[in-house]
Amino acid sequence: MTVAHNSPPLEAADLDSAVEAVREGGLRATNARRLLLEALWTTSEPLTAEQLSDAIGESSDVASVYRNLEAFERLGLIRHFHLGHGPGLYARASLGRREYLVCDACGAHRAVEPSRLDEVRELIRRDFGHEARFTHFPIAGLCPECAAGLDPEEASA
Amino acid sequence: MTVAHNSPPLEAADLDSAVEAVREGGLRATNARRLLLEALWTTSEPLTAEQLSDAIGESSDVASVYRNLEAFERLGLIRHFHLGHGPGLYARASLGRREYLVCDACGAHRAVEPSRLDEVRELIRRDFGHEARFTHFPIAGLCPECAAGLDPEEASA
DNA sequence: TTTTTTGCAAAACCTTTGCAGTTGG
DNA sequence: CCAACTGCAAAGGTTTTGCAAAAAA
Repeated sequence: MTVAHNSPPLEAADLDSAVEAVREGGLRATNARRLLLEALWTTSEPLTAEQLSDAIGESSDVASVYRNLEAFERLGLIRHFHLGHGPGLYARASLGRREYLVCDACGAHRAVEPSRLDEVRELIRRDFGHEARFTHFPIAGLCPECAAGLDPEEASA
Repeated sequence: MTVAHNSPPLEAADLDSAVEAVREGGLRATNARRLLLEALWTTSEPLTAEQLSDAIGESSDVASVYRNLEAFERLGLIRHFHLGHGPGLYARASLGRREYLVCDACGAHRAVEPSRLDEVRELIRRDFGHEARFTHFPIAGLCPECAAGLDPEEASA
C-alpha cells in the first residue's frame, strides 16, 4: 500500500530525450514504449491508462500500458496521482510536480504550484514532523463555490 | 466521483441508540443491521467492509454489508475514509471526525484531532478559498522517520 | 541468440447491481 | 400483508499476473 519508490524526476523535455532516457535506464526502446511516450509527451493533460491505451490504438494493450507506465515512473520520467476514486492519472514529470485541490461536493479540481503550498507544508512539519506532499493524493475539501452553497454544518464526507 | 452527501453525524453513543437511530431514520432494524452495528460499536478501530463481514460471520454477506454501511452513512451514524489505495475504512461517527496523516514510504498512519489542523485549514482557506478536510482522504507525505531517512531530493511519489 | 517485452487471457481486488425469496412492522 | 431487506450470483471498474509468441540488442 505504500507508494513505489521512484527516482528523481528526469526532465526529459522532448520525446527523443525520453526515448533516450528509457534506453539509458536499461530498458529497450520498443514500439509500444515509443508510442506510449509519444502519447504522454503530446499532451499536457494527465491521462488515465485507458485513455493512453486508446490513444495508442491498435498497437495497444492496457496490460502493457500499465507495465510500461510503471517502468517509466520508476525511471522518474513520468508520475501518477489520484484525484479521488477512479483511475490514476499519468503525466510526464517534466510538466512539474503540481499539487491538487479537489472538491468533494462537485468534483472540481485545481492544480497549484508546489511553492504556493510551502507555508502549509511548513506548518504541518512544525506541528507533526510530517513532510506533507499533495502530489499523489490531493487536498480534499470544498471549493469556494460549494463551501458557500452548503451549510457549514452539513459539510461532511 | 464526488462524495455522497451525508447527514450531520448522529452521536449514537451505544449500540441501542444506534439501532434506535436506524429505526428513526425510517429503516428496519433487521438482524443483519443489528449485527453490523454491533461490530462497529464494539471496536474503536476503523474496519473494512470485509472485516466487518467476517466479524458478523455466517449471517454475513459483503454485498449487504456494503448496502448497510452506505445506509448508515447516509444517516450520519458512521463514516468512511481512505488511507491510500485499498479498501475503504468504516467507523462510527461518534468516534469523532478525526483526520489522518499517512506516510507514502512506510504506510504508517496517524490520526489527529481536527482542531490541531485548524491553522492549516485557515491557511488554505486564506490562500485558495478552499475548505480543506482531511477526513475522507488523508494528508499524504513522509512521516518523521522516513523523512529523515531519505534524501529530500528523492522524496518523490 | 538470448533476454526483454509483448499481446492475450485470466485473475485479483474492491464495490455495485439484479433478482427472487425472506422478513419486519 | 406488503414494502423493505436479504443472500446469492453476477457484473463493473481498475490493475496485476501468467505464459507462450515476438522483437530488441
